[in-house]
Amino acid sequence: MQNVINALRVLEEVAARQPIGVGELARALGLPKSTVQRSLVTLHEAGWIRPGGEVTRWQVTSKALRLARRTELGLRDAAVPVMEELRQRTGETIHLMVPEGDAVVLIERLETDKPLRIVLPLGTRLPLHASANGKAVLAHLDRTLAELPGYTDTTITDPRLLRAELAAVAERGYADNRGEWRSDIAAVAAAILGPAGPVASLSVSTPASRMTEELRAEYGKLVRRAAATLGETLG
Amino acid sequence: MQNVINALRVLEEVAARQPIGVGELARALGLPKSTVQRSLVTLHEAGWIRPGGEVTRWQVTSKALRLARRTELGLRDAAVPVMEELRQRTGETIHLMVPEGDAVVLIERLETDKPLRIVLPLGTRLPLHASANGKAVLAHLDRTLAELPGYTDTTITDPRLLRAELAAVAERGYADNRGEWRSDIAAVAAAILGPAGPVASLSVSTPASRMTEELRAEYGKLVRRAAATLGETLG
DNA sequence: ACCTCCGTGCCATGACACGGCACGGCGTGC
DNA sequence: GCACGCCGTGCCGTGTCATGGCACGGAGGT
Repeated sequence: MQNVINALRVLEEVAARQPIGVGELARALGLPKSTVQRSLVTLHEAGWIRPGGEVTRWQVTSKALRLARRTELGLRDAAVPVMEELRQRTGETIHLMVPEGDAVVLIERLETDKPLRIVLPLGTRLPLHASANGKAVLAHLDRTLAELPGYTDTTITDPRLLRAELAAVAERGYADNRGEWRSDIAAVAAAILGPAGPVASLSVSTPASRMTEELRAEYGKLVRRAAATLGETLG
Repeated sequence: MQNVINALRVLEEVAARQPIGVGELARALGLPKSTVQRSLVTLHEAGWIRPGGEVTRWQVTSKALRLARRTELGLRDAAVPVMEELRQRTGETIHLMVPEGDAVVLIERLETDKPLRIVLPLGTRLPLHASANGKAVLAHLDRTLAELPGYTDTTITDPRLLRAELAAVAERGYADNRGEWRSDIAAVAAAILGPAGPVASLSVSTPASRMTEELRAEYGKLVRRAAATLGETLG
């Protein structure tokens, strides 16, 4: 179904560069203008894009947002109050992430008030083995570990060492990150467990310069309790 | 491009009922199993859905979320801090909505702590003529008013009366809603103006029972200032 | 007046979507 | 044990419709 692939590529390109017209899209995608034009008309009929600004420019509608929101099945709604309490107690940025394939995806965040802060776009994907959220999730999965790319000099790239780390995470109830993805970012995270394993995870992220060992332990306990509360709420 | 339409319908149905299999989808959509099967494989290739839970069940990925987020061009990121301050000052639920066609769409919200609260799902569409956010936006547009369906006994259904109301809104700098969409919901809202007109709006929503005339005026001033701040931030 | 780039529409060709059907696997009822 | 129903999957002949090159009219720019 090549045309579906094309249409979806067009949709993504519109989202990335809106408002945009037929010609520029065709050039960016390397497709004939006619093909792009037909895709645009079809996407419009289906309600995914709309003319915007000038008549011949296109933008995506809120259809994608509604669809994305339906997929979370109330996870976000249940999580936000817990996240707010966690931010109040820590004063730091709180992230809610869900596992997807070989990564964790940022679904929601509450930022710290402090001027120096971590800001990741929603939808950001982080590696399982080099993020606090990823390790919190991994500790509750039984997955073969291979291909562990390094990002900084503290990234754990040896599967045996990672196994040991994950055992410690499971024991402790929360995972931490010591600059393993970006050297100046530290975090602690705990998995939210459903009946069939981890469904998401919560984390407290700070600049490495603010994360002392005492804070790490304190935030660890807080995030562990918050994740447990949320797990019970979800049933 | 019937197959694109079909594939997008399949995608929406998967989002609505995930995790779900081929047969049930085909029945729900009234399409042949083969057609649905092909659409699923294609959507999977394109990275929009993934097998989930059982091997033959499907879920949507975070692709839709990333796409939806890119469409807001940082509006949400700029708005959330302003919304937080607004909630702190009012103690009530704050909504961020954007105009789309003949409706306003809920993009982001911060809820009140109070037990009695308004909860609308993200992506909710409200009518332009019967919501505070809609009227705030309409007051800055020059649109022909027709077809004004009534929702409650306070809904303004007469175009002439609505014209007068919108003039008052433009004068005052904020719009209000006196149970015009749901009789037990009240709100005040102000438009966020870009170079080419309203791009979004902010509102404070409360149960009708809490919204006195004094509060309405106070919240109106606050939301008007917050919207102006945000408009300047966005340039 | 000329040129370029825009968005749009037409059309012959042939690729491929359609959908009926069959198959193997699994759980259930008899 | 056997028959049945439903599951997901894969095959294939038919004919629909996506393809993409091309032409047209309009808007700017030079």
